[in-house]
Amino acid sequence: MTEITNNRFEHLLDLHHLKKTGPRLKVLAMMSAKNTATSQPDLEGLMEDVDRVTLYRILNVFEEKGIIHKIFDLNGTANYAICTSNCQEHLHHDEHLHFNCTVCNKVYCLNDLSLPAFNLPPGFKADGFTLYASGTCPQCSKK
Amino acid sequence: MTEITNNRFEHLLDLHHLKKTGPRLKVLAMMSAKNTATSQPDLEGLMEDVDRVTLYRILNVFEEKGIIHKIFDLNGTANYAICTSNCQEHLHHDEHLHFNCTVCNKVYCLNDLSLPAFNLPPGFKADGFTLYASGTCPQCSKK
DNA sequence: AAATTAAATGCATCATAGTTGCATTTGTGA
DNA sequence: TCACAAATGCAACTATGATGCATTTAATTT
Ligand SMILES: [Mn+2]
Ligand SMILES: [Mn+2]
Ligand SMILES: [Zn+2]
Ligand SMILES: [Zn+2]
Repeated sequence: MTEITNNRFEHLLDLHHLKKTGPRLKVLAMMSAKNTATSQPDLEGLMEDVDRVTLYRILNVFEEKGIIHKIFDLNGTANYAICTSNCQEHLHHDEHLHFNCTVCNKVYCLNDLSLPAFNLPPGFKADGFTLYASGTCPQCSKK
Repeated sequence: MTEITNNRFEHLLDLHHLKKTGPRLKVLAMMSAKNTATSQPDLEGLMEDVDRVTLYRILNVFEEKGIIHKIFDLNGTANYAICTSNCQEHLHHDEHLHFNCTVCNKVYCLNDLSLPAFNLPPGFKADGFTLYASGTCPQCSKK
């Protein structure tokens, strides 16, 4: 983790009027170090020194502010990923494909893959979409 | 619940080599009486006389056999719906839209709405898809 | 119809995810 | 450096889900 990256996170916390604390910066560092979403159990393991409750509160406030978004995998486990952009308080735009590998269980945010258009039956008014795919990821396909 | 409907469920259990028991028939009756998916907590409330563990085991075996499928709502709560067709042991085809109302929290299986085509990045091999939408359902829109 | 047996249920117990209240600590702005 | 709101830690609690084992029951066989 570079100095510049760390500054970016401090700036991000400033933007949302959140105090720049050790646990919060660590959560952001852990999540940004990977190219997949991080599960709550994994995160809890990585944050040994931090209280479980504190972690839950950090994840909740980050999600509310639009810093991270939450994805449930095939087992219903909560996974978190840093939002790329355009997300604000109580208004997420994570309308991209979420790929859940059935071998390694990783969740990929495929941000570049925007959703194809489709129409809803009468009466339904949608304000958010997510497309899920399950299968084998590149790493697991190779073996 | 008609005699014919009940016979249909008994036949369904026969098909999958499952014993026709009270709790199992009751689960099927409860789920088929609604036009939306049923959450595990709701189901637990409806099945007062049946042990919690028995309910979990019924839901698991029904899902394995392809009788029902599991949908996690926006809160990560498990919801279950009877499969329409084409589902078999360990191979579900619930590749339709799941609409989660943010007001009443109901989950609708919009079976008729099949997914538009799209392509995955190289290396990803998908074998299952689900499209989620959240917003306001017809009932909740009216008010 | 009675006996047999594998399958299903119930009960006790445990594990993990997530929440709430409250005391203590700490970051930040004055 | 002081004051205070914000954040953390700790204890306790709820809910979801799983596992082991004894008991019951549906379905088959005699
Ligand atoms: Mn995502
Ligand atoms: Mn469905
Ligand atoms: Zn994988
Ligand atoms: Zn609704």
